[in-house]
Amino acid sequence: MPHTHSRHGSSGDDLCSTDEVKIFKDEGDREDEKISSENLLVEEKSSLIDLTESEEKGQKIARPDHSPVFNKLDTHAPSFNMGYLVSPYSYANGAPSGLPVTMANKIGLPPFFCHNADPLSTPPPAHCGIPPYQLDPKMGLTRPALYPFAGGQYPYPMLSSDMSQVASWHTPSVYSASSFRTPYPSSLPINTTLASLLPSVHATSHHVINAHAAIVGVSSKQECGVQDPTTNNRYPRNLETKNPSNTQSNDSKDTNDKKKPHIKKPLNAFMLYMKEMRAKVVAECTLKESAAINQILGRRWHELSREEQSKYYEKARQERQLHMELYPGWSARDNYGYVSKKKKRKKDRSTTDSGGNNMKKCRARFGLDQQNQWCKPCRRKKKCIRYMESLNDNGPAEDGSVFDEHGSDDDEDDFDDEKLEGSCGSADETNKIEDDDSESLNQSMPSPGCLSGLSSLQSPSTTMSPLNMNANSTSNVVFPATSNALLIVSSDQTTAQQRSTLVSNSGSSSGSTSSISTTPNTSSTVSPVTCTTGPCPGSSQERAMMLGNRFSHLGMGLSPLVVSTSTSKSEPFFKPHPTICNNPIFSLPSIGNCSLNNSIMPNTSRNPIGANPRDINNPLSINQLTKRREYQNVEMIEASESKTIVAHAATSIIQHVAVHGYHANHSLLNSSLNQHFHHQLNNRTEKPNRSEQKMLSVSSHSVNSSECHKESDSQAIASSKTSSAGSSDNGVISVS
DNA sequence: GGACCTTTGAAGCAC
DNA sequence: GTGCTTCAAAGGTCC
Repeated sequence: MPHTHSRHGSSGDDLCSTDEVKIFKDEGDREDEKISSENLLVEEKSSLIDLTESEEKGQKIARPDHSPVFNKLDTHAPSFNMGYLVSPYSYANGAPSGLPVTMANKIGLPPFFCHNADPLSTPPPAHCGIPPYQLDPKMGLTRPALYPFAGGQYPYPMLSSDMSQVASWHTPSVYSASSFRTPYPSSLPINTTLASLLPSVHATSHHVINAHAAIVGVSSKQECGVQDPTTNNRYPRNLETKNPSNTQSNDSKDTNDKKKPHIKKPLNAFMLYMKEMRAKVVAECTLKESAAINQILGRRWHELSREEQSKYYEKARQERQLHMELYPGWSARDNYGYVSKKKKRKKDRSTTDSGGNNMKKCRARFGLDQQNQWCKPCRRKKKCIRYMESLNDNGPAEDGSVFDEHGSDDDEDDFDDEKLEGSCGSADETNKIEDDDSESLNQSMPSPGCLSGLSSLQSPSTTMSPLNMNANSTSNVVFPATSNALLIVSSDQTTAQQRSTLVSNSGSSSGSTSSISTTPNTSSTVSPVTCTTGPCPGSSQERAMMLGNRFSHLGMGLSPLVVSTSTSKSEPFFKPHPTICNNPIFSLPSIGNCSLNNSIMPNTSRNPIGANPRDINNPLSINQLTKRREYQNVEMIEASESKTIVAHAATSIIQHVAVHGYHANHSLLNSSLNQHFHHQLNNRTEKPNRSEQKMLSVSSHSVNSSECHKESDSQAIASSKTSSAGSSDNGVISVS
């Protein structure tokens, strides 16, 4: 309605937008405009034929073709509207053999039901009386009753051709027509006509009006509890009784006054996708926790091709269109504050926000010396604040420029949170793990009351993070800013062959790291769904991750597992250095082929799988964990920066250059550093200067695997020190 | 019992 | 125009 039309003006821009979402949406908007105009015409004409329709429908209703759907599916029907309205039953035999695959797609069946020649892709004929959506193993049977508006309350509009299609696929999926049977008094021309037009897939003897799931009682959840298993309607009986014969206007108004139906928002593309895919993911991952599943789905969503997504955008567009048609006066604003939880949420969030602000305010107001006057959240995060303060002083800007520099654009908006997250287990804690960890544990365990965002941060997970972060930062030498850093670890600790592979991968392009991580900055890429590319390679990975490999995301372990599954099934892409495997510091359960002794992971046992969404070990926290990991790596690099290591790194590079010569376009020195390195290395080859070595801290860190080598792997250090070209390889590769 | 978690997208609102 | 907020689904978890 208004908003929709108002959006039309921006369609042009949307088309130019790089956001494919908008593109899809825009296309839909234009069609919506067309549909709207068509509907107006149809509505006018419908009034002229209502009586005839109502009479005819009584005779024809038994016909199973439910034309609008199938008519619409019949290739082209430009004049469909009128022709349909006059003669809604276009099928000659009136008995479509079954729902086309496209229909199956549209009715919300999971992909494995819809694609290709799967027998299930062809739902039973409508006359069987089995709603196609029942095919859905999970959602189908539980699918709520759709848009159960009372008979005259939200009459189906005269559907245009497009809308007919919408209704056709919508009916089974969202606008269930299973149980709401309205007599449609002749006094309601539109309704009667609509009733005949409605794709009563169930081919009951009565007209079936689609009850839109968007309408919920005052309490949707309560209504949901009344779901009728026989009809798949979430709001079956009560509304059904509401629909009786004289449904009309007077009742609707009274009903609205007495009990305002809650008209839910139409599902967007992603929601539709989730509805379809949830069951599949649940089956694959044996997960039931929606939050975790949603994470997977969210990543899969991004992995979908443009075309695949466009399907859902189109569906969503149609959803909105139909919703708009059904509830012309409805606005998303109407649902604001629905369930009264708005107030609480708002309160919580205001608390959260105030807490977040207070963290700054407290620090600003009371200063670090008077933390006892800080509010609770601030006290909890005092280290974070402290660290961030020092961090800001040291370089990594609050704006996340460090990450941006490496192309981390997706999570820029999260960086603020990440800062806090990462800082919770950050560098300064490295040197006082026990103290801080325990403290953090004590403080963060009672996450309730915490900000939603911070709650997870402060969840037990965070308490673990120091240790894990130690492992991360020290072991993987992952430079956080870029996924290439993942290669650093590998390059440093793999065989020459593997190293070459890594080099080639890293040298190919920045995107080459996608083999390990689809996107550089989003930890999510590393996470389970990363390997979903392909038939469903990720399922096992996801499952594995969900079932206990979560630690792999906490640091070095993240890429190895993913890589091993995604790139090479036979041989892991990443082989951790024995030092890492044997070093208790690296307290990850498994790294590639390296099976770490779980005994050195004191915290792993305390995290039942998927038990608590707030638990860091829970896959729900993958993003945050990985983000934190990345950030923590930065912190660790900053914090553990040692001149000795730096010097060694610089020496390694210099030696490499000295031995192999320096090439301006050396693949190991990418463009961003070329110029700088060129200048620096020229100077260093002549006279290495340690004072400048800090500039190479990044690579040096990689070379030395940070504190791991420094503190517990003297052998590695020795080898790297003694090695000339070899060590330089390590270092230089890490640079790339 | 209800809020939270988690995801993306749409819509509304404030500035 | 931009940024923030709310809500949509889902079900386990927590208070």
